[in-house]
Amino acid sequence: MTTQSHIKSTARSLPIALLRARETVMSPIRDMLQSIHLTEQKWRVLRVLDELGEVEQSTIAHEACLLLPSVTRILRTMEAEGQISRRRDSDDKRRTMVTITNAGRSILTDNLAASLAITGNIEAQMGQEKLDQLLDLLEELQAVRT
Amino acid sequence: MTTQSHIKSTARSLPIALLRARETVMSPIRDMLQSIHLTEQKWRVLRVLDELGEVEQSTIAHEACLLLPSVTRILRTMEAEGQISRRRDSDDKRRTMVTITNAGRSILTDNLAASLAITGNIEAQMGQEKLDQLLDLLEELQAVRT
DNA sequence: TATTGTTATACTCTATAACTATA
DNA sequence: TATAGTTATAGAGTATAACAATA
Repeated sequence: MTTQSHIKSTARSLPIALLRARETVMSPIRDMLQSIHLTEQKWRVLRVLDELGEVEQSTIAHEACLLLPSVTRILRTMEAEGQISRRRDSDDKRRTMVTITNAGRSILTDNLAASLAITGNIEAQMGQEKLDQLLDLLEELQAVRT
Repeated sequence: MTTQSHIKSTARSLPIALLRARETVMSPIRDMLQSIHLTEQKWRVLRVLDELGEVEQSTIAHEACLLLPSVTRILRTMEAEGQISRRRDSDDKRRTMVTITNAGRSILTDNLAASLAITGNIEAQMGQEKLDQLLDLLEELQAVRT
C-alpha cells in the first residue's frame, strides 16, 4: 500500500533494493566472518589484496569501498596480526605498498569451502544464468558516471 | 591479475559487487541527503513509512535493514524533529505504531525532483530495460532463503 | 514463557579537517 | 602546489545482552 504513488516503491528503489539484496547475501557470510573474528571491511581488504597483489593504500580504499583514514586504521591492526605487510615505495616515498601475507591468504583459503557453499546455495535457488546476469548488470552499474 | 585463481574475482563476488554498485548509486544521493541534513538510515525509514503507512517498529527495522535498538534511537530524534509520530497500540500494548507526518512526507516530496534526476541519469546510461531487469533480479535475490 | 521495545555498553566505521612528508 | 598517507575528533551505526512491560 503506497500512500505517495508518485514515489517509487522501495523494492524498485535502486539503493534500497541493493541494500536489501546485500543483507540477504551478507547474512551467512557475516556468520562465517564472526566465527573467525574478521570484520566485513578486513575481509574486503584481504579479497582485494589477494586479487591485485601489491598495491598502494589508496587503491585498497577505492576497491574495498573504504575511506583512506579507515584503511590506515584497519591496516595497522592487520599488520600487527600478520595478515598483511607494508613497505615504503622507494621510487615515490609518499606511497606505502601493501601485500597480503601467507597468513592472510590462509584466512581466505581456509574459508573457501564455506564461501562456495554460501554462493552455491544462492545459485541453486536463483539459477546460474540469472546470477551471472545479475553480476554483469552490477558491474555495468558500478561503472556508471554519477 | 589474480594470485589465487580459485577464488572468484571481487567483481564476481556478489557481496562486493553489490556494495560497489550501491556506492555508485549512493554517491549522488548522499550529496542530496547531506544538503538536507538527513542520514541514509533516516531516509530509508521515511521511505518505508511513506510506502507502508502505519507500522510497528519491528517492521521498520526489517524493511529498512536496521537493528531494533538503532530504530529506537533513530525514531526518538525523528519524533523530536516532527518527521514521524508514535502511538501505543491499544490492542497489543507492547506495540508502538509509527506513522510518517506531513513534515516527514514533505522531505521526500521536496526532494523528489532531485531523486528522479539521479535515477534518470543512471537509466540514461544503462537503459530502462536493463535497469528493470536488474531490479527484478535484486528482488529475487532478496527473497532467497539463506 | 514468548514477544515488543528500551536501555546500556563496547566496538567499529564514517566523515571531515588538519597535518606531515614527499613530489 | 599537489598528492599519499596519518592523526584527531565527532558522530553514527552495529551487535549483543539485559531489562521492563505486555501477551
